[in-house]
Amino acid sequence: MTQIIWREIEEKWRRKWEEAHLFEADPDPNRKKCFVTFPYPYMNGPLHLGHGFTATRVDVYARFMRMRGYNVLFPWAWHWTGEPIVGASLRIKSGDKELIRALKEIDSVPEEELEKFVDPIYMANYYTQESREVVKRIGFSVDWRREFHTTSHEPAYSKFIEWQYITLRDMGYVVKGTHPVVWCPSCQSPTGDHDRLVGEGVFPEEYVLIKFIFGDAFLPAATFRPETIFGVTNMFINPDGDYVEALVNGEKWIISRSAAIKLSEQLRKVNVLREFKGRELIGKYFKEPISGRELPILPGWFVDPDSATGVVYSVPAHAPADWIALKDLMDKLDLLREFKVPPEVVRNIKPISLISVEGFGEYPAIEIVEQMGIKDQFDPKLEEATSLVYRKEFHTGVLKPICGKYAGKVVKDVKAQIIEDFKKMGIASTMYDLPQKVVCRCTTKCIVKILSDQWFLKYSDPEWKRLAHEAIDLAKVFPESARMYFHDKIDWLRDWACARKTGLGTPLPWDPEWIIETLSDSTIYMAFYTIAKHIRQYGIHAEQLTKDVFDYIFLGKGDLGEVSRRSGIKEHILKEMRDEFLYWYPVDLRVSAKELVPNHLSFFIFQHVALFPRELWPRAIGVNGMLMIEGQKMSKSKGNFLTLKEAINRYGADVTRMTLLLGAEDMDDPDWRDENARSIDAKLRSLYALIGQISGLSGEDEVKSIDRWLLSIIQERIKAVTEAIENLKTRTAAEIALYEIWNDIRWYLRRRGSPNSMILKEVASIWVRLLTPFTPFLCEELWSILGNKGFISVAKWPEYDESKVDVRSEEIELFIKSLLDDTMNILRVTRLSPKKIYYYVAAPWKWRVYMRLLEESLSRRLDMREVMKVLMTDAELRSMAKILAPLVSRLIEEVNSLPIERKQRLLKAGVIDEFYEISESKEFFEREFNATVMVYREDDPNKYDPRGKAQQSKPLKPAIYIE
RNA sequence: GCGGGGAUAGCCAAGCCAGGUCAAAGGCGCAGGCUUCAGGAGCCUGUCCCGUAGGGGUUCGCGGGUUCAAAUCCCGCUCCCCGCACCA
Repeated sequence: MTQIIWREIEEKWRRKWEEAHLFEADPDPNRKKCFVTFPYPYMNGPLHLGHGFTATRVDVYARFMRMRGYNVLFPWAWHWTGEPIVGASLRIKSGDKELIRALKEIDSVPEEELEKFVDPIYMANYYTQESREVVKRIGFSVDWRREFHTTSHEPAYSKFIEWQYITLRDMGYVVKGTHPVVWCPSCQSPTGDHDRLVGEGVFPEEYVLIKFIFGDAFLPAATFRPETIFGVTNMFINPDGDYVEALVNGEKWIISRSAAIKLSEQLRKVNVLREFKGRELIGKYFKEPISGRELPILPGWFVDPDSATGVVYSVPAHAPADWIALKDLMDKLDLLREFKVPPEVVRNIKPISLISVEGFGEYPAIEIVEQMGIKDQFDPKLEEATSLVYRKEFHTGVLKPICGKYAGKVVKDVKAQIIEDFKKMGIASTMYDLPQKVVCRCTTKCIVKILSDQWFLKYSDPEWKRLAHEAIDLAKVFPESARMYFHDKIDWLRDWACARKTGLGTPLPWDPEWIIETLSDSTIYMAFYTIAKHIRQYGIHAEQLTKDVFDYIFLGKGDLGEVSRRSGIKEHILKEMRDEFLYWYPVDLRVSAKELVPNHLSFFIFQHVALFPRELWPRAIGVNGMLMIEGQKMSKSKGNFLTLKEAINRYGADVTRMTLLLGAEDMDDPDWRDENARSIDAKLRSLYALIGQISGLSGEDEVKSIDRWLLSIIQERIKAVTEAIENLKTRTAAEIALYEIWNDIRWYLRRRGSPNSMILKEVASIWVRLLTPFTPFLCEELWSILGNKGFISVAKWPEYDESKVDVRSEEIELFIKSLLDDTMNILRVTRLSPKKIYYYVAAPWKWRVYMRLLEESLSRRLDMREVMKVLMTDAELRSMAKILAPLVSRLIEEVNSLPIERKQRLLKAGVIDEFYEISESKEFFEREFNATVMVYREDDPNKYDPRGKAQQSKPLKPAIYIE
């Protein structure tokens, strides 16, 4: 039964909205527009609660703005571009059990559908259909006439993307270049983090190769510390490693066999002349290229031929590993004999110190090895020692005189210069390699490949960055703290490889073997929404959407007649499209999760500033946290994946929306808890019952202070909810609209006994409208229960009415409430069951003092002496100076600690006739305490006051006596 | 490593930018009472410690400081989360 009610209500109103075409928005010059967007979801799976959270925030804003009279457009589309859909499809074809199980169990894909997923387009289509239904069910106020999906399977969209990229290339923002990637030699494609069995988060690092001279060949030794060349003492080669002599771009290099393969993937022409074991080199001498010193090659099994060139030079003064290796060799005479290396060659090697660094002496490497007690080459602490010395020397190390022109410089300041110089001198080169092992999902070990002929979006361009920064400065950013994040990411972005060889998408128009990559084809598509309607409505063919046409529509370029003639699209249609684009653009709000800031949202900014004039740049960006499920990050593998569909099935749309919204705002991560959803379900049911009761009320039309209080307080709520949504503080807004107002009404009903039905209905009408953006289906139902015609979705948003704000009534209510609390507190502490409760309200002169103090305290901090001086000017008060002093002293303390706003409110409320107010509320107090309540004035000579309590009374704090 | 966000009572979570109404909103949970034929419903009360008169004490990651006054401002420290590129 519980489920049925929500579903019935939701389906009913959804149908009515659709029949009325309520959310279809067309340009209307008489109304201000508001264009909100949600990043189209990727269709390799169903929508989940995370999508639901972000999109609900968009919908709340859309619904709010619509009720405020804006012409609101909230369109929707689907993202198909990229690898994963194709990848999943292939895995299904190959019978990937785990994936198939996940699709069946989590996505609830029926068996007969699953079979057809071997076609990626079928799969994308399936999820699109599914998701569209879910988007409708959750009540997003979408104009579906503008729906589309991406890729070449939506030719009109493809034409749009082609236009975008041709335009960007003409502007010089798309350029050709090279780029190192982690590469699987077997799959012949880049291996992204998600495609790896081993080595997540590992990316290519650039090594410097120092070309040591070895006869007519070079021994290119790999290092991150080229400056240490000044301290080289020898070289290490793995005697058992496979090495080659190869022509590398015409030079003879001696490197490991795998290095030869790697280099051939890094834009070098590699021709292997012969292969041999490393031991062949041991005991021979090479020449260091700067000063020509002759140095020995020694055996080192720690040298990994699979790492970089497999050639390592030794700097024992500064590299702990080198020092350890040398020390090892010194003791191993047999070994040296085997390689025919005279022991004195090793013994005579003296570390050469080239960096002075605070905290260490001549030979940091030797010191740290001793300090950390590192025993041999295989000690795991060796790595830590290496990185410690490296960091310390890099940041604070100063090069010694031995380093020639670099002497006296801090390492980190000259490193780049050294590399550049060495390259110029022809003694250094570079290569990429992976610092750790990476294995592709296909089980092949990955290498680094330099892709050539890559197309890049030139996000490194300083002028482009400057404009992007400017766009962020001009936009509203919710929350404000995300603004810095954007600036930071804009600075950090480098050129972006914007085309791929595989996956779905739109081919690069001038180089169609490349497909425009997924993040790059989704940056300005909001513009496409504005014309997607016309393309469908007028049956415009993709071929008609030429560059001229888009130039005209989006940039206002070209001659209308000419463009029309050439494209075959009628002039009035082109004009209409141009006008519609200009009407809706710019985007007024785009919202996404914070994980998209460094990529999608920044790209969105970059591309807008490149293509559109300032007045069409995005107006506001909202960023939110990532959804957690029961305190855990949502993931299919953890089994805590909740689809939006499943949530709606379980709780209904309104409960789902409200639960999501109450979860979090700003950049905090909302946490979906089943317990919360259930409690909100109960809350909304009881709201339904309460509004039903209110709608049936009649009679009682006297307007009391408590009625004015309710009307007043609801104004504050209107204001707070309105401001919160304006700033996308959706949690705050929902919290006030649901709970705070509820509490207000509860207090009102409790206080009022028999409510004023007119006023309560008025407030209910406001309340339901304030809730509409959050729980639209239920509110439509309540709206009609309250006797309204038409949709609440387009009803007028309640407006803050200052004339109804009644500070005095609010202060009176605070007074009553605190009297209630005080009395209750006494009863609790004394454990009395009261028969009679006596209140004694403060005498008029006390009030006079109080008001005077409040006034005085507006401008300064009160001080006893001054205050008394002021008060003594009052004749009546002067006569009672003795009793005055202790009261004033207490009041000063009280008043001084009041914030200025409160003081102003109290002054505005003025003297409150406490006797009257308590008498008015006598019934209420008697009901609450189940006792007789008597109220006296402090100065009433006939009062009943057996304990002499009356004199304790202070303004707003009557004395209390209970018996 | 670089960058961003955090740490508040049993839990979740406001407040901090603009210092005082803060023992600290709201929700959940828990306890007691009321209402109800019943109820994963509603209403009331309590939920840091002490208290037979509305009061007092000790709290807002840790340690200092500024101030008449600090959860809020300043300095230092510890810990946690998130992102880091060819991937949507």
